[in-house]
Amino acid sequence: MTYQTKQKEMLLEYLKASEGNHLTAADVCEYFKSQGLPIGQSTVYRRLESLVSEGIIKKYTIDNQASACFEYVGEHSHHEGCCYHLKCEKCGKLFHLHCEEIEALEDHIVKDHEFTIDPVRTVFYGTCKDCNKGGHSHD
Amino acid sequence: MTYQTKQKEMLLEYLKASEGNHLTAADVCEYFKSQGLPIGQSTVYRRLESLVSEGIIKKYTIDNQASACFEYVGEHSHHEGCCYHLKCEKCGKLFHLHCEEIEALEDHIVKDHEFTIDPVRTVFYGTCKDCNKGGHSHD
DNA sequence: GCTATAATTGGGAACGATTCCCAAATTGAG
DNA sequence: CTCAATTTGGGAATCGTTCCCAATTATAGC
Repeated sequence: MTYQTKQKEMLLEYLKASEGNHLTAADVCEYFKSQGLPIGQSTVYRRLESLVSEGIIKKYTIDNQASACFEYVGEHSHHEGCCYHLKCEKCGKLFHLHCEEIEALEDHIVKDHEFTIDPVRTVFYGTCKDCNKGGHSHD
Repeated sequence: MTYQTKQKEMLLEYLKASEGNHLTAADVCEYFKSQGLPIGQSTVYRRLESLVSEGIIKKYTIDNQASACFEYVGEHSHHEGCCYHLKCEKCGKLFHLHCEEIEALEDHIVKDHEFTIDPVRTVFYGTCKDCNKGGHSHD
């Protein structure tokens, strides 16, 4: 059996309100601390993980050994085919990618390489428009 | 000025001999320890990073918060367009991917999304043929 | 409303990969 | 051979995350 707690409720509410953002576990902890309603980090990690397995949020492991990001997708999970991410290695910005071409590649890989891609986990690293222009790194 | 040391030499030799493998920093440390020729881990990390920036090895950040992998590509760097990786989330196997379709996608993303992909850093996560068949996880 | 018990919480220790610090060792130019 | 510059390596530190476990809380049944 599963019990309803303040923490679960607050966390879900916050995530929902942050729809469209990428939050790390640390972001979440800080937020509640700043509100004077701290939630233990164990709990934050635990809840985040279970929301992921319930499909209510998505977990993106954007950078190696940097913190994972969580993104609210909703309890309804309307458009399942959530998008890929492009991560600029120079400025660190994150872009969303959904287009026919990537779907075509997915199909090709399934058919010809017999490998099913998981868009949620897959991130393309590279250099974005702005950083390509300037050529300078703004880490 | 840069000094030539035993450690640099041994490391490069080992990496060269391991061409085709994916080695972690820990693998490298263990190897030298097992040979009775331990190299401090600071040195291993340091050398690995500089070989990466010299382009002699490639660094793959396969799993989030798991160790990075290094792969020898040679001092000549013959075929620059080294391939992408497919990583099976179930069995953990790593596959290489190079085909026209992925290059087509690269082109599309450069042209239409104005983002230059870095193949070395980009890993597709998903499920491989065998794991798709069985349906069971072998973590 | 009270109790018992099962689930949840949270603090801190543990962990694994990596980075940092710095004194000791090594390199190579002169 | 000497000496300055570079490199090494051990251990502490860091960062994200997981684990452990005692204290707290939620809910079903009374």
